[in-house]
Amino acid sequence: MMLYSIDTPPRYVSGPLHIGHATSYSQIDFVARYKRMRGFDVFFPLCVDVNGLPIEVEVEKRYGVNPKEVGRKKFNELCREFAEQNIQRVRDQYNRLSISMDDSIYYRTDSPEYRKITQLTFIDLFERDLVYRDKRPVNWCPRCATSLADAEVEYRLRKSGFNHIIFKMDDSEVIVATTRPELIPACKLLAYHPGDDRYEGLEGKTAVTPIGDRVKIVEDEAVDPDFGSGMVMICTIGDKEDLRWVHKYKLEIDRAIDEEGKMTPLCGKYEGMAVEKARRAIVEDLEEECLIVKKEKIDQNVAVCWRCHTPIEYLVTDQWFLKTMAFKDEVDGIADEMRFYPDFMRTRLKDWTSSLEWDWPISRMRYYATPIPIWYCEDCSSVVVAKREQCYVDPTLDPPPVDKCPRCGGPLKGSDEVFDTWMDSSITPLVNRENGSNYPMSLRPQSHDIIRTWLYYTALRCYLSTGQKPFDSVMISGFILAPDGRPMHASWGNAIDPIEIVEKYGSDCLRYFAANCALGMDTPFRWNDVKRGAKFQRKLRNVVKFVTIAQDKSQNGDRDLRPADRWILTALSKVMEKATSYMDEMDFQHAIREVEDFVWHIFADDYIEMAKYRIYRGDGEDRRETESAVYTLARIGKDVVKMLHPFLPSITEELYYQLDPEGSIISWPEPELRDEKSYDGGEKARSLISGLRALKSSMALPLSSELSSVTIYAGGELADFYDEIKETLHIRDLHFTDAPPPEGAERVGEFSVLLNDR
RNA sequence: GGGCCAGUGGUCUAGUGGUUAUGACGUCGCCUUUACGAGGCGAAGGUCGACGGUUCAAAUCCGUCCUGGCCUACCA
Repeated sequence: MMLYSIDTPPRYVSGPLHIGHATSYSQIDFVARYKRMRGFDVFFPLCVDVNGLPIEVEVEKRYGVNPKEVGRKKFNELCREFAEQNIQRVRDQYNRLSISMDDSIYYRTDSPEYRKITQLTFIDLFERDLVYRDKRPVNWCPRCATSLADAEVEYRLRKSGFNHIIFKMDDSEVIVATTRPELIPACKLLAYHPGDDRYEGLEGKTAVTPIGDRVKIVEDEAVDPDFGSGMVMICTIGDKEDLRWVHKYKLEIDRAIDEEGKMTPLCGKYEGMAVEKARRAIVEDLEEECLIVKKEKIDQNVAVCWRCHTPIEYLVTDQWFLKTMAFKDEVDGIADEMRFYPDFMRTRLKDWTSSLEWDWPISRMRYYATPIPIWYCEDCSSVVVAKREQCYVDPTLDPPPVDKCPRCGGPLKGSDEVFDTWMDSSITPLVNRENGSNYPMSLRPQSHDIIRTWLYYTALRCYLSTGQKPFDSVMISGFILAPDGRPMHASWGNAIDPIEIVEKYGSDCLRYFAANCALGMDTPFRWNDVKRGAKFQRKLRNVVKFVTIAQDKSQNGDRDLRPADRWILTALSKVMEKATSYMDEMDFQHAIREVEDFVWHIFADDYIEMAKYRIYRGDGEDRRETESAVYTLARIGKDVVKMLHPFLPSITEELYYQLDPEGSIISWPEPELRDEKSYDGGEKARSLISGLRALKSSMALPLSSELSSVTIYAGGELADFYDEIKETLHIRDLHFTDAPPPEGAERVGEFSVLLNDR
């Protein structure tokens, strides 16, 4: 059997599922169920992610513990316990949403089996020289006391104080505007734009910072003469632009701020102060000395930690890096090899890849994550990597592969660093391969916010491991916003719990909403769609009830299809073809709409009405015609229920059983017949009949009332549907004629009709 | 600043060159049809964001702009 593999997003279990998760997992489930019906063996693992900062931060908050105080081991136990509670809850929620993940394929990212694979891939990269350890500037969160990758940095708009400060020169002074006066102790240079005539001739001269350091003045194109005073102080290191200057002017890096966000001894009397406090203190001092000529507030996008929103610093530290810059073209090529649903999401990945400027720092100074399988020599700092057969290994607990440093014989100490959790998350296709998946996997479903992380890192890591793309297709779901169009927040009171919907309307109605959300788009939650789902289910239930009533009238099954039957069966074939191709394109919205419209407005409104006379008439009439109607009703009932099954699994299973207790819903239906002639006739008959029903309605006649005589000016065109027209509209005498319609004939669709008894 | 997506009746929505622009919700009117009154039938309601262009023909293609969302970058 062909395998269709889905790289289930391992749910991060820091809390319960919200409606956005419920929606996107429903959409994944549509694919899984559809592919099973198409005969694929579907690989759809149940999995959860637990590694990393969010759970650590939650545990710190909830238990009021500090990992440094309680120790690594105890802290990790607390994290594991906390995760455990949430895993159970999330599994229950999956069940209540009818998500058909296979719990015989289960993984969690903190298991030794999973982490072992992370470590093995690292050892491989280490041996191939694709990772390296270096002292260089990285994003640093002072609160979490760890390095961060660019992908873990967010920006927040903030009002910042902008201080115009006097720097004295031998016989004059210059004004420097800065938002970060606390970095003055690390000031290395002043710079102005070459064309700025206010500062002409200052190049090469020296100014004195307010704390007494002498710094050189240079000209630099990158300075914006219109911003601030046009004179910039270059510190080591305030932001990314500083980094470029550090590189350009080969500046020696001073550290004004340490790993915990406190000022270093370099800062003299400010040593030990937190950054913000030091900033206020130095501004006060400078004001006292009358060195501040102007203070203003400006809007500033401040880089913050994605998890705790603390402003990040750029610190020079020893970190492990993965050589990502060398593989930008390869990842770009992989983006082109994968199909994207919707296609424009490919651009997001390519834009991100091409915008990268640094290698990926993969080491973190945290706890609840995969340990880096490395020991360092305490004497010469040599690196000893774990042997493959040792993994999973925790160097803070387990012995190194060799007793002492192979180079100098010094003692070895296990690294207490862990990996960026994306090192774990980015190998899900490799882990799935271990669990029976094919590779490349068929589908990666995920949301658009983690294209720069999960998708990018997976493409990169899997390429480095296999030389191939990780997926054939990528399906990107959007976010679900509150009904008011804003993101849902408990504190705004606009959050909707998916379980609330399930309890009120059932999981199928929530899934009906999910089916109507376009991929890649953010959709406000719509109660209307849920209610519409409930109405549609009611309709479906009643349609099936009618079909089963008809089935009860069946005797020998001996049949002779009328043109009306051939018309609706042909219409069904067309619907099937469309629905199938929509499903293949992951276009759930159109697929369900196609089937829904057919069920409601063609099958129920028209065919069932046309077939009723054959179902309800007495035994003396043509049995074979009645059997044909029963057959057709049952065939269409079963097939539409099947086509709706990926979306509405609960009700369709129940209804299918009523229609076909011996059969099974598990196969996707195939077209039975195509008869274009009957189809065209049927379409004409149905528009005529519904037009005449509307006409009766507009004359305030009950639909069951009898019309004594009706003439239709259509010649033989509708002859095949004579009985349907006569019986459905309760016409005693029906005539077709080629004659031109007289004055007073009603126009019904493309035909003229004369109601003779009016 | 760059990129992507979107802008259609009161609200939401379908619709990538061709008759009177789709449907849902809401509103109003009518109807006990042996599946369904939590239904059926019908009505009102739209300068398809703005302007310009291409075309016999534009909601649809092109250009410019406006508005909103997301991504990305970022001025010390």
